[in-house]
Amino acid sequence: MAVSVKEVAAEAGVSVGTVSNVLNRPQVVSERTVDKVAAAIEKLGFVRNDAARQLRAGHSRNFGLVVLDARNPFFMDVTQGAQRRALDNGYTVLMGSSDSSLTTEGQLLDLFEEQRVAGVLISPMHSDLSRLWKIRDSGTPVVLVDRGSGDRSFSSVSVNDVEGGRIAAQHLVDLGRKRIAFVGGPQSIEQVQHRLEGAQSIIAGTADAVLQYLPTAQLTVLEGRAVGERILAMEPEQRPDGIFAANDLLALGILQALVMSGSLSVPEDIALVGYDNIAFAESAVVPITTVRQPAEEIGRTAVDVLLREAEAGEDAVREQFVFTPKLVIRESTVGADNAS
Amino acid sequence: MAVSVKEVAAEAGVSVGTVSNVLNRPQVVSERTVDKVAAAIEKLGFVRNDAARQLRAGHSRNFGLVVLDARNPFFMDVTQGAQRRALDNGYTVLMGSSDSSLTTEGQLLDLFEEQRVAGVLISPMHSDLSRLWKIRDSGTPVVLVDRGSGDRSFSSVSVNDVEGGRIAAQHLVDLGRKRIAFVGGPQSIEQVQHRLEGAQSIIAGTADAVLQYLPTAQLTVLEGRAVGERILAMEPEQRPDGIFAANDLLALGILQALVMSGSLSVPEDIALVGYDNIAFAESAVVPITTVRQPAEEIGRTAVDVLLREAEAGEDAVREQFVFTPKLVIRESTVGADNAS
DNA sequence: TTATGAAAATGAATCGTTTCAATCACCCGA
DNA sequence: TCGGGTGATTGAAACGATTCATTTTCATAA
Repeated sequence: MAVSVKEVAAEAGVSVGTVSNVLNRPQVVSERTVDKVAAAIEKLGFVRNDAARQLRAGHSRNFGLVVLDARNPFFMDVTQGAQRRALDNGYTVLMGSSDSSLTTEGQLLDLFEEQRVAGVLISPMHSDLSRLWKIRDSGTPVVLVDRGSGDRSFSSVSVNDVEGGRIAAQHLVDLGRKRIAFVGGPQSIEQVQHRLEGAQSIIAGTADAVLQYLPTAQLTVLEGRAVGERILAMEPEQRPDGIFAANDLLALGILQALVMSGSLSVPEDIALVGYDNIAFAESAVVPITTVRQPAEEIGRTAVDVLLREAEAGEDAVREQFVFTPKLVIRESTVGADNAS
Repeated sequence: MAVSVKEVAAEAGVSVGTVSNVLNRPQVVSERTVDKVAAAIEKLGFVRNDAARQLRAGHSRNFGLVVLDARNPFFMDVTQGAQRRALDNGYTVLMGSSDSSLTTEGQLLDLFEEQRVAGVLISPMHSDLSRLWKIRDSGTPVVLVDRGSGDRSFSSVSVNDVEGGRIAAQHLVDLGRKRIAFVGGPQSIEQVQHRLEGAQSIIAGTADAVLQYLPTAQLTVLEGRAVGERILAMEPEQRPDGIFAANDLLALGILQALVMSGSLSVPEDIALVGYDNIAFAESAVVPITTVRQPAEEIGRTAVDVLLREAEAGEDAVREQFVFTPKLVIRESTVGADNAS
């Protein structure tokens, strides 16, 4: 059914080698022949078989990208940035979501290995990078996304999460909040861990401020809503007056629960800070103060690094990019009244 | 660098054919041999080369999915549903976003053809399906997603958009709104066109109700905000008192502009209805009334249909699934006061 | 002991593209 | 007219997994 170079060659009255040359290095082929072959391709509707091409090349022109949660707009933005930059260099990006599951993460990596991707971009779950070591040893470059590589053994493009945690906590403290809650989890996700650490460091250095940790199983709106319910059910004297959520989805969920109840108001009773600055944080019931990460730029940069590593091969230099997060202040901490 | 079946065969002391059998039909191989081969695979870290496998098979085990906008949570949900169902059947889904550009849509289809995908799922831009005909003629099944196939020449999984438009407009009319605005575009997107038609049919049948069309170039939050500005700038007497936005992103943007201005309130001055029921519609400044589409189910069903077509080959039966949309009423039309 | 058949294992051919050493065509200067 | 050189073209080998017709092995019945 499918047309192959062989048939194109027959139609154009040339050899298969020539057809291949027309496809890949037209400058070495005479103009007349290029035209003949182009006509044959057009006539027969020939489409290159990428599998055969890859087989010969030994690897594909796809990068594999593993994100923690495809439904989180933050990761969609990262993906978008990566996709575009890759496309500009003749590569495509296969995106998979690990959904914070180690098993799924492994399956995706299996898949990418079978597909012989030209490189792996991954926002890994935890600190055991042995699987990634193996992949790189087999010749496939790996770049960590949204997560630093402690020992610099991998290239990475990340944001300083500890600093992000500090910024958020400091902001709450500056507003005079004393009973701060950190919402997020699982702790096995390093980003969450670091944001918590940052917050802890600020609270520890602040007189009579206390930090309580409200763990969640995932970083979703639904989990956020559940935490909101839990907060509503607390005794007033132990209820937090400032909440730092590990991402905007959680913050959105918490906000929803609080607002729907009608008994607690944001930011008067509870000030709320999120993380990521997804587009929807701005259009929330109460626009959410958040810590901005340059999502698209992270994606773009990660692909750039990967391209360089792929280019360099064996003796590639590891690069560490660390962006600095920025606080975006909105009504969920400062209130519309105070703001204007 | 990479280990091939040949080396595994040597290590295990068997032939390559046997290794392949162990991989694909272990039941025809003696248990002892299976163990030997498994040990060799483990020892050498062998990973199947999918390109070679595909080359032989003539097609891959990937489906290609083209959505209109990867950043729209609605399509992410569709993708998620498709991804999961595909994975359960041993397939994977390559997702690409056409970003409402015909050129990009074409590029993605080129890519999918080169990759010899086992099937195409597409939310096509316009009604010229000739490209899709060609793809199907070459033996690759095609299923339209979120869009019916007028003449039933393609299988499709969609939602009745005309009905959705009717529901939304009827709701606004029932609330006593007379000057209705439809926001959305480009009209080349059939879904938008149909929703508009539905709204028109209701308005046409309602005494002294008028419909004005506010076109947009895309269905994004940003465009929505621009429309919001435009509405704010209108003379009060020609300003709409009810808005039907072609999707929730637009609605969110419009809402943002109106609320930020502080001069017009929702729903008192303007009632607002969106479309899709994305998760963020519920957590908006004013929770948005919207028309729900069963996103994940659409994705799942589409893959089911594709699997059946792929199975059946030539003489596949075309299937048309049309879901019925449902109105989800929230404060953007009914107001918190009236609601409780 | 030998014949018989089932089970297991083999290995060559195949998929479609790319690469590269070898060949061919052609022009120019001697 | 011939040799040398350049540019264009050729065709066979290679990539790695799968398939299938063939061969080998082995247990059992005669």
